[in-house]
Amino acid sequence: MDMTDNEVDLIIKALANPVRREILVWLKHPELEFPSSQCPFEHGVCVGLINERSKLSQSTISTHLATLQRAGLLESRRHGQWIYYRRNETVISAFTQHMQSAL
Amino acid sequence: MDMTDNEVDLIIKALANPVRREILVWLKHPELEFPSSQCPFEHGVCVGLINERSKLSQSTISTHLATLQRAGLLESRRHGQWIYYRRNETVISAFTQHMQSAL
DNA sequence: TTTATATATCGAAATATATAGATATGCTTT
DNA sequence: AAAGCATATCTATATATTTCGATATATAAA
Repeated sequence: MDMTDNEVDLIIKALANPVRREILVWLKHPELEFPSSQCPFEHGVCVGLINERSKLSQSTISTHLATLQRAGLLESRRHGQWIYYRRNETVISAFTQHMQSAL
Repeated sequence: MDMTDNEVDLIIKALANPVRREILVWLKHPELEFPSSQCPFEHGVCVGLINERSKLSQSTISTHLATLQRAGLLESRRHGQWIYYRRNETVISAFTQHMQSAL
């Protein structure tokens, strides 16, 4: 799978922020990173949990999640009242492979 | 070779700019990218050539090169009047491998 | 249908980044 | 020593990003 310059640009800019990188890493192993939660993680992690862990405001985290999603690194699903975010592993590994060969 | 959070942060921020990414790619194959030049490329490409190709001001390019160098992605050597920049392949591939495993 | 909860969006302030022109520094040539 | 060329640094301005509080929206519960 190859990527356009614009897709690469969005992804790198999304990654150029330590909070967003941290979120991506947390979502790699939700069971370990959010042990307090009762929710199953099939569909990802809801915003509230990520927000709690971050110590930033709700609106700030929501903005960061939107940035990661626009870049394609995360995807979201509403389930009732909650919106669950999870990594898009296809895009993530397409990106790391692109960097390997194109950089 | 593993990298600290701070090193990763400097590198990703350096890459989060299309001009700097372009410079890095140009320096991958100097003979092809700077065919007009008489200079040998063992030690890299001098600032003037990169500047010409970029269509940005000399000071802007110098700043971008300094950013890439601080991140460790480029290294420089003065040779007489000129300063030659070249890729630091060790750091570049340490970074892409880090991304592969840590992201 | 009101109230509560979860998340997104808006508007503003603070901070960071990109760019350029002017000037400084370091070689080289005369 | 002076003049010229290559590059870096300084200063200012324009633009982008980060963050927050306030408000809007969507679902759920009473």
